[in-house]
Amino acid sequence: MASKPGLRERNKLERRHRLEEVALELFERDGFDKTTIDKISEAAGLAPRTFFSYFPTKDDLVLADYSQRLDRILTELNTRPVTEAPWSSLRAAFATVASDYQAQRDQIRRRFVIVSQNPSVFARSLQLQAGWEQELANQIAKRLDAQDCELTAQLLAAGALAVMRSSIQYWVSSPRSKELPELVEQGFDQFAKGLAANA
Amino acid sequence: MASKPGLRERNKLERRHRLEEVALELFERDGFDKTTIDKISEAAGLAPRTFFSYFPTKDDLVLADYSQRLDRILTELNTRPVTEAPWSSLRAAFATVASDYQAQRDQIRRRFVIVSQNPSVFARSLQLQAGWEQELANQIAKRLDAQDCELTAQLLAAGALAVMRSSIQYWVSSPRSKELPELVEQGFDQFAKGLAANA
DNA sequence: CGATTATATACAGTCACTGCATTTTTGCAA
DNA sequence: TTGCAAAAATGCAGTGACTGTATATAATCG
Repeated sequence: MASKPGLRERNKLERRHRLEEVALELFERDGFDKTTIDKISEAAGLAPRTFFSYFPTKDDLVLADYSQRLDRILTELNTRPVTEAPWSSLRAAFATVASDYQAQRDQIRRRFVIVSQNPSVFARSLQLQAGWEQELANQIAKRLDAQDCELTAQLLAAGALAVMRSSIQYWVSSPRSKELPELVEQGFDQFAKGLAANA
Repeated sequence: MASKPGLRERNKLERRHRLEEVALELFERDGFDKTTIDKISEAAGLAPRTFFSYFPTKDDLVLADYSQRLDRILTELNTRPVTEAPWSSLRAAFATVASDYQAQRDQIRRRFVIVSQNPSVFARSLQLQAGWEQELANQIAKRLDAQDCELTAQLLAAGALAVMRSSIQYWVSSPRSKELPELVEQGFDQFAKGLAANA
């Protein structure tokens, strides 16, 4: 019956999701620090040792789908014509991700609360973002292909991520915020026009 | 003989510095991970438990003087007239810090190598920077005082830090880089003119 | 010098995470 | 269906960062 993806693989995915769900509930109920790996594994019906073949660290339970975002951005970036201005390409790429976030608002918010309340998880999320920045910068550098573009590419990537990060934070924590795509768009506009133009 | 600052305080400072120096040497010689707190404390002539009354974590040994930078930036920011455009104030504030860095180039580079080679230290440095961003954003928000300035302030702070971070990285890792203040100035200019203007 | 207080230290413990050896489960073929 | 090899789960024994607490030492002050 098991169609293409064998039983093995399906089991793996199912357990991974179970770990994630169970962990999030425990984190919310008892707090991140008071929830040990032992408790999580037990609640998920697995041996403690097994946890680490699913997630490298406890932090990564909260940031599980983080890496997908980068892939999405990079993919989207590659669909843009090479002739387009880099900042416009970035804007377009981030717009799609912003829509993704907006669509999963509750799920995102849930994780965001845990991330922002827990220093080590927060630090890890920044670290992941730094990795994105690097990959983004590399992609952009290819498009610029002039000399001296290395630092410029880095600045563009850092700027884009700064917009995204600030917007998300505002979006999640301000009860009556605009929708995320709009915030991101505005942010990109402000950076496009130039930060000198601010009030 | 002990002038104003009592013997107690002087001892504390001296031990703190000794821990820092000794640790950096061990990190460079044996690697960060292979250098345990026990080894560091022993090399500094202290009991292992004592280490933690000087530094909260092992990571912080490398990032000891990080927090001073923020104070410097904030102080400098406060000397700027309130009427000045926020981005100009930021540029001025960061310019002075860039000079500080340039003056301590070797020391900075030494630490930077360790930071960039060690994920947990790197993550911690980003976490500290996020704290700065928040404080910077608060300061700027006070100056903007209009409604809806919250997100704008955050964007400005994030932008400034992005310039600083990218510039430092480039400055440290590119052998024939311009001097840091010049890089930072250029970065601020690019953001001021607008990122849409890039090649 | 004695009393007070800050600081250093010793001891015992928790918990994330790792390496390794062993057992169980799954996929596949005879 | 059964037997076999690969993959995955588990158990065990560690390491090392970090914490709470109780005690010893050293600095400050009268």
